[in-house]
Amino acid sequence: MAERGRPRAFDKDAALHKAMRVFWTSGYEGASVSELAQAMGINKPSLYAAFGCKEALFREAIELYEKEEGAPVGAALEAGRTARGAIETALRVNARCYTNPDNPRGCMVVVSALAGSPENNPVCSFLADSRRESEESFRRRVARGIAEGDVPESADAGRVAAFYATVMNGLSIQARDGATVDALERVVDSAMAAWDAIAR
Amino acid sequence: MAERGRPRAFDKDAALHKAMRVFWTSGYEGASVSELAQAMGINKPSLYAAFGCKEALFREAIELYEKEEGAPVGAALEAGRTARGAIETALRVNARCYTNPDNPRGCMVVVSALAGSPENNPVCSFLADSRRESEESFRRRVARGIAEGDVPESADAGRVAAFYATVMNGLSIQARDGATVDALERVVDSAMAAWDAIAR
DNA sequence: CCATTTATGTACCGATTGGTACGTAATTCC
DNA sequence: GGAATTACGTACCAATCGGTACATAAATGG
Repeated sequence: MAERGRPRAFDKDAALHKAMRVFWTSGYEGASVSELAQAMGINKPSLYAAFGCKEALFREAIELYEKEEGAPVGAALEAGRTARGAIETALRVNARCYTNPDNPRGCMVVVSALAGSPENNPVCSFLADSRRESEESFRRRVARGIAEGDVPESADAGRVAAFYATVMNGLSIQARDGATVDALERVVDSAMAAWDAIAR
Repeated sequence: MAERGRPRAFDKDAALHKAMRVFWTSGYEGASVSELAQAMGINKPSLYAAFGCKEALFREAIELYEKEEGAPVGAALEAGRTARGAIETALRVNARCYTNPDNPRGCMVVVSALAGSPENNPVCSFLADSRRESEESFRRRVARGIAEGDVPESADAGRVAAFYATVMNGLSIQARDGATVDALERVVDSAMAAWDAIAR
């Protein structure tokens, strides 16, 4: 079962973590392959052998991000006993992630490739897909709330989801602009204070 | 009063408009000087002679953006008879700008350099300053509303501003992700429905 | 021990990056 | 009609971009 050739001399997962942070900090285009390799502690040929190309490395980094930072949000969304509580927790988890002093600021899916040169368009739309999927998961949670009776039947799940997704995305910009956790928490307070006016 | 040497053969303002659109579409790093020059209909030496360097051109482009797309928002903010109405109009003007089919999507100040390579950090923080200034103008408008009596004295102007700035920034992401004008308008509806719960 | 397989570091690839040197064309001042 | 001044297009710069050829090292299978 053991691998055949010479064993890899670096920890691929650890290297991917390093790459994730570089992309998260500098963005897809702002992170050069040389810079990435250096941060990962390997040479470029090792990077290419292990990950294929810059874009593939980025996609793996985003997958890792979604597993480590996104999954807890998804879990909170499922675990919440009401749609309102679930979405509130999701926002608060994100607010803390976006301002965690151990992390680059903001959501990696938002900050790392909002715009880019035409040839990198696939990267931008890949991230856009991911963001739309987040909004869709909000919508599903609200719809479930309607089905379970904790959200009025008359509520428009798509509209509620679009509003909270907008706030969530906005939190990334605020975080990049230096907003503190407390400031983001207050924004979440405000957003949640609107619930009854929106989900009715 | 006439100029001394050979007259410039191109319309500097028209060229700047073209550059603005390229930066708005592709971002600061995603727009190459060659691409910019081509879109502007001039050669690179003319670009450098007229604008100095890439970063200076970008700053002029942002100034132009703020004059043409930002100023109407500022005007709406001043003109509104109440803080609530003023902020609502500001958001709606932005929602239309961000989804205008004649424009690239989203706010240029948000989308064109959220992250970037370390050496372009000045560009990112220049834009962050601009965004913070927008939030500050929201805050001043709410404070004026308190002074004029259309907002309760107990309201926290900074908190109200932070919330609506977050929504406004979030609108840019939604627009980039393909949201329609109507969708953004509904988000603004939701945000404004929260007013009484927030500014109290 | 030897063939096979995979990873490693060095040294390189063509293309593109932001930016310029330079000779020439077009204008104003005197 | 010069001299001075400014803009023009061509052709170029070093540096970096994403990516790779290649010789060598380290492992497994027989």
